[in-house]
Amino acid sequence: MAKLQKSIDKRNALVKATIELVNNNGFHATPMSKIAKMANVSPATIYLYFENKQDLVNQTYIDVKEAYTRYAFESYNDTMPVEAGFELIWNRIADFKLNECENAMFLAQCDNTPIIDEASRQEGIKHLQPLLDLWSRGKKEGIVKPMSDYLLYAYAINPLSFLMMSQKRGAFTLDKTHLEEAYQSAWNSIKVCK
Amino acid sequence: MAKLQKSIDKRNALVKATIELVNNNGFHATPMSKIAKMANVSPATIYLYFENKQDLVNQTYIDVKEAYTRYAFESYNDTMPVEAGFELIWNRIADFKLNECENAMFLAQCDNTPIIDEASRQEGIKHLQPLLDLWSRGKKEGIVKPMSDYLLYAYAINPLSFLMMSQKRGAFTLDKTHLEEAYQSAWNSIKVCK
DNA sequence: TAAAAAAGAATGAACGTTCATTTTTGATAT
DNA sequence: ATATCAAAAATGAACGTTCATTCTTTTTTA
Repeated sequence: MAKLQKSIDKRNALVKATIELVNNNGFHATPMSKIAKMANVSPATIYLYFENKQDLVNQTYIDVKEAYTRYAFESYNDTMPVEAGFELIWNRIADFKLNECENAMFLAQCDNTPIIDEASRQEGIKHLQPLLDLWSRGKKEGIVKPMSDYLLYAYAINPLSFLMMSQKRGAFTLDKTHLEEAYQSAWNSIKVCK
Repeated sequence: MAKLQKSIDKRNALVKATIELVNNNGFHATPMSKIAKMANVSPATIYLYFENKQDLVNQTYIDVKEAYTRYAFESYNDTMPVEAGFELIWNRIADFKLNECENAMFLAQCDNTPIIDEASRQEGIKHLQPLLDLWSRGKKEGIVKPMSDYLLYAYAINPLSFLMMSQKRGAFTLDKTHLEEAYQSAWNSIKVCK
């Protein structure tokens, strides 16, 4: 009898190539043939691992979204005080956007275009729950403004995406000072002012 | 002799169709033939108004970016006090993102993908100068934090893009209360805390 | 009436996907 | 250990379609 498993390395190489090519050329200028070439694989092989191009990009999105949230919550646990917990998560997310900016750019592109299926989008959003729980706790304790989670995310987290894109375009460079200022702005925008 | 001008209406119809189709289907699934059909024009006619597809999307981007800044600064003038001026501009931008969300969505997509030429991107950024001047004045007066303009934009303005996209996806609805909270968060994140 | 504007059909290239074939794999028999 | 073998994995070429763009002809304009 023959073996049963396809190479996980090959799958990951395809996902990685997709990220790199879509980042640099956009989805519309990323043919399967180029993805195959970059992953050192025949175009036909892609269809052993993915149903079609849409499935490939959906799965890539979910992969990256999972990597993002895994990174964000790595050393967090829900017994930490609210402010310390937020600072920890915020810094992890900032690190991710700056150090793994290939991944972060891909998410920014997917989150602002219709290239991802709605179902995959929903799937990707799930893993953010610990942050929403933290905010819920912060609201109960009167530390975090009693606002919609969308508003909290928009002001506390999303600006990092804009800064990452600006930096990637070479417009400016985020140094340590900028990052401290950014954290203060993030916290100021969601904390209850006394 | 014959007339000298091509129909500006036809050009605008093409730009409008481009925005609508790219918003709904993405650039990769927006063929010239569909754009032509939506604008009630032959595909060949597009090439009387635009060099090629790239030129069409570049010009569309610049058109929309100009509409955005024209709207933002309509009733602003640089003799206004800093805080009042900021509040005015912020509210205009919020209005634009909510009422002209076809335009705003298109910008969000362009600003996070490589579908626009770098030259057109630079062109589009120019018209934001009045806001940067206002901030510069605010910094001199000790009202606005002495931060990079990128950080100020990231926290004061960009969150509105995220909120607009979330609303467009049907995830939640921005009402008047949300908007007031959003303004407070924006102002808190860039004002000097006393 | 002559030139500009517009049109529809045509063109050639590029794309996603499939097909027919070859290569690799690892359990089994020797 | 080694040879065998059938199924899985991988491939390059091929297919049918779609696309951006151009060509030729018709219509509109002043």
